This record gives sequence, structure tokens and C-alpha cells, in this order.
Amino acid sequence: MEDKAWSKRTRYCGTLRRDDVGSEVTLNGWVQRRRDHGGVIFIDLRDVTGLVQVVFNPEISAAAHAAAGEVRGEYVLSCRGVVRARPEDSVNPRLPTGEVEVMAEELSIINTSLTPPFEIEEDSGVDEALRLRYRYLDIRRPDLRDSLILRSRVTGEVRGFLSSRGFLEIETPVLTKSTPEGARDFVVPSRLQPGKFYALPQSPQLFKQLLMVAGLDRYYQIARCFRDEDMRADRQLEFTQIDLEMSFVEPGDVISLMDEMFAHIFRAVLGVELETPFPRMTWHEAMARYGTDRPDTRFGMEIGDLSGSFASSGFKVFRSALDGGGRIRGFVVEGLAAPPRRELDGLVEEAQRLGASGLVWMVREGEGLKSPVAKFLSEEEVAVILRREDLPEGGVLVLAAGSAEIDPILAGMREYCARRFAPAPAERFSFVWVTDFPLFDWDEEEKRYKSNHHPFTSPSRECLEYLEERPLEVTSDSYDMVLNGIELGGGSIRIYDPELQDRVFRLLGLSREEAEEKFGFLLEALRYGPPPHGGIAYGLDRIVMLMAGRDSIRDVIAFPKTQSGADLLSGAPDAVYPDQLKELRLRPT
RNA sequence: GGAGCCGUGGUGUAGCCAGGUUAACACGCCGGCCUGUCAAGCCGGAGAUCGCGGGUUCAAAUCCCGUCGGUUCCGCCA
Repeated sequence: MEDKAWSKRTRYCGTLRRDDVGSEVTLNGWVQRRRDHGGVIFIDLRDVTGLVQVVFNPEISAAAHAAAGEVRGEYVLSCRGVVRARPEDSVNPRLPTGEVEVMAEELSIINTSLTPPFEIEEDSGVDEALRLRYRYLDIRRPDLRDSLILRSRVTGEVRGFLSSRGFLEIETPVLTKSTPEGARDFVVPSRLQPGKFYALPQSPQLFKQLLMVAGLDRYYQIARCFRDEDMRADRQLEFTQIDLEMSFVEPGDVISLMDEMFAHIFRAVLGVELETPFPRMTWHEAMARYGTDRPDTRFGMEIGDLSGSFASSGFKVFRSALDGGGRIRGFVVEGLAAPPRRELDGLVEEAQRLGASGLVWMVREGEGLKSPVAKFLSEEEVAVILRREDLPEGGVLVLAAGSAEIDPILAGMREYCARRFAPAPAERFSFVWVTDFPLFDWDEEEKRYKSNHHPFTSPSRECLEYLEERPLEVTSDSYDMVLNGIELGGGSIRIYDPELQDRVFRLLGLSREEAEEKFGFLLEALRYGPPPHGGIAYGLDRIVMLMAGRDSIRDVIAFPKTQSGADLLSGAPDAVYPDQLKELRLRPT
């Protein structure tokens, strides 16, 4: 190996300012760009803090100038020089360091680089697969680099905040036990106990409850979690939770502490003041007003029930919906007035894409209504609609008729309309709590109840008496935090009574034996004086994604996987050697 | 499991629907000129058998079928 002498930096590139003029600095960094004018050479030198222009003038140092001539993109340099103010007319206002430049006196090329497979620059529209294969180059781009810096600051603030509130950061096992309910587990074969398997945690749920039984009072962890399910823009096989649990609390205690934590993080990291407490609504209210349990409250277009207006309608679709016990619900589209026909057709198409059999639109035209169903409406029905104050001239009302199945369609239409017609929302971050979820959902396929949250969620006290009689009407002490229509996290107060836990397991169709086998250790712990406790878990990736203004959590994860679960950089997943399988007593299919 | 979109020099795109010249343009790359640029400029050059396989055709980047990869969504994700 040849000796590559180089000098350590005295400053970071992106930090130089007018105040530094006159000082001698040594910089270490990468070549963003070289501009060779024959006589003078400019190099933009980049490090984690940003970039600064370095000037190589042969009259100052012939050697440095000559060396700079050899330099190419992404070479690694060590450069000594003097900071000086740029000539008045060559200040670059687009750069934080644009008022200064470094007059190079000495340059050493620490390392060369191949020409990168794509240009290292902001907003590179480069194919994501290629970026993932060369992620270490992709991360050199400022937007990805800044997202990872942002992420680190968020976790730092979370740790600081929770620590200051008496939370202990405690690690829980990654090699753990497979449990029924929930997502598909990732499974790890045991060598020491052939034929047996660990599961990677879907969340540290059970362990954090045990820590409460253990009397640690307040726990948190920034925990990696694993779920072997299909991916989305906001879902990866492995992801990170901000997980926490508290003893002797009620829902309001967790909620208000989290209000405070988010206000703190947003202030510290983004300089954004959030108004607290965040609004709260029950699950029932969310479904009624928005058709979804994660409403985007940045805009209005609240869904109303117009069943009354059409109570005696002769229009067949409305008639049969109402006779079947359904409703007619809809909303007035914001930002859309007297639209052309194709826009209205687009609404119907979107509804059908969302799975609706149809969608009715009505446009106010003076004292009448334009609608494909206008001829089926009585004068009285038209009059009722026209009396609505929220329907201005040219305004568009969209309606769907049916039962619960129309909720997601209307929710989807609301999002579509917001995307397409609504002006940019005034509020950048609109938080809302959704509380009191149903304890159970009915699983039509398996013909049994399933936990809406998880099996350890406490039913609301007032529902206990009809738990077995009317399970679907039972609500729980649960709460989800929603930001801009994205679920950031959810939690609940847990069951701390072993008898009640038993009843819930039974309703879930878990026999005593199964419950004992799968969760016996928890049930046992609950017999040793568990405190009332509850907590919440957040998707860190989603939080950072929204704070960074990105559309995918891949943009805030250093080494994400593709939709097919591949790590294009390392090549995972991959086959293993037969010997490895043999050692694990596994046979390939 | 299902539906949609994308795949053309190193990168981003055009060409594809109406099959037929040497596959075009920009950026990047290489070389030359150039002492104030910052997306430097000017001149010159190299570089793609059009993701892969099959089919139709006298002829396929283009039409058809399949497949692979990426992506978005539905199912799934307590």
C-alpha cells in the first residue's frame, strides 16, 4: 500500500460563514463538482454538513492547482486553505456558504472514485432500484442525508423527553416466542433445540407488560419490529417503534403526555409550534364524520347523513338502501364549482375504483339540480337539497347509498377530492386522537371475533357487563394518534385482571389450553400483583416520513427493502449452504 | 392472491398507439481550449442488439404471449 498522507479537518465544509474569513482551515470531503477554467479551478467540496467552494489558483499554489486538475467527481480530498470573502459579484445566495470560499494552498487526494452510476444531486429522478443498489451513494444526496439526520434528531429528542419523565430505556428480546393473533411471524430456527423456532417480535407488547408487573413503572424502547406481511409505501418488513408503557395510568394520562412529547419533538427538531391538546374524537364519531378511523383533518368535507332528505324517495338505489337498513351519506366537494362533465365522470370512476357500485353527484344550478338521477327526484327532495347552506351555486354534492361498506368509499372519495380539488391545506400538521375503538371485530372468513387492537386491551369498564352478550358493542380503553390521515401510533390501557383476560381469550376463541400454551407466562404474571398499566407504540418511520415531507418510509430508512422483500444492496434474502440447513435440521422443499 | 403503471447508452427521457433509414435529445463520461465559475462555457469523441424469453411478420424498441425487476393500490398488516 502506498502511503496516503492526509491532514485531518479543522472544520466542516458546510459550516463556513462570513465570520470565518481570514482563518486557515483544513477540509475533508467529497468532490461534488469541479469547474476547470484552465487557469483557475473551482471545486465544490461536500461533507455531511453541506458544501463549500474551494478555489485553486496557480498563483497561490501551483502544486495544489495541478493536483486539482486530476480530481474527478466523488474523489475524497483533504484540502488546506484560507477562507476569504467572495468578490461581491460572485456571491452565491443559494448556498449557506455562498458568501465565502476557500483559497487552496495544499491539496491531497485521499481517494479516487469510479464514476457513480447516477448523479449525486438533489431530486435525482433516478430509478429507485438503482438507488437502492448503491444506497451509500444515494445517501450522499442531500435530501436523503438530511432525512437521516432528522431521524436521528427525532430519536434523540424522544430519548431526552421520555428520560426526563422518568422512563427507563430497556431492551427486550428479538429472539422470542411466536404468538397467535396479529401479523405473520418471521421465524428463526433453533440450532440448540432442533425442530423448534423463535419468532421475531411484531412488537415488544408482552415484555413491556411484564416490565410493568416487574415494577419498573415507566418503560420505553426504540424497538425494531418485524411483520411478515406485504409491503406498502408506509410499511416495511422490519420497522421501528417508539414503544412505551406506564403504570397506574388512565387513557388521558398517556394521551396528554404524548401531546406534550410531540409538541416537544416538533419544536425541537422542526421549530414548529403545535397547538395542544390535540383534538380527540371517538371511533364512532370518526366513522360518522370521516368514514375512517384515521381521518385527515387538514380539510373539511365532513360526511353527512342525508337519509332523512330521501326518506320517501322513489329513486330505486336510495329506496333499496334505506329499505335494507342502510344510509345515504355524502359530502360537498371543496374547491370544485360548476365542473365540466369529465370531472364528474372522474368522480364516479374513482368511486368505482374504490369498489363502489356507483356514486351519485348533484350540482347546484340556480334553483335546480344537475344530476344523472335528477329525473328520479321529487320536487320536494330537490328543494331539501337546495336549502342546504353548504351547497353554493355550482357546488357539487356526492352521495353513496348502502351500509357500512360505503364508509371506506366515502373516505377514499374525500382523499381523492382533497388531492385533486382542495387548495393546499393551511395546516401542515393536523393531529387528532381517535379513541374508544370497538374491542372486537367480526372476522367473516374465520367466523370468530378478533381483537381490534390486541388481546390485552382493556374493555371499557361500563361495557364489562355485556362483554359476552354483545361483544361487538364493547368499546375499549384504546387510542390512536393520527396525523394528516396517517396512523402514527396506537395504544391502550391493558387488562390487569387475569379473570378478565381469560374472558377475552375465550371470546377470541382461544381455549384455556391454547391461551395457557401461548400466553401462559403473561397470565401467570397477572396473578402476581400487576399494576394498572397502559401505553402506546408509534411507527417511528411514519413520524419521520411526515416530518420530512416524504411519501414513503423508504425515504427515511437508510437501507430499506423493496416491495418483494429484497435488500438490493446486500442481496438478501439468499440461499444458505446445505451445511447450515443440516445443522438446523432443516430440509429445503 | 388480485389490479394498475414503469423498464430504450452511465442517468433521465423521446420514439411504441398507426412495424420499415444510421434509435433522437439532455445530463454525465473522455479529450482539447479557456483565470471567477457555481447546472461554467466553447470544440471534438466514445457509449444503447431498446429488461429477458418466445411468437406474429419479408421486417419488431414498436404488435401478441410469457417471464423477471421496480412501484402504487386492494386483500393482508392484533
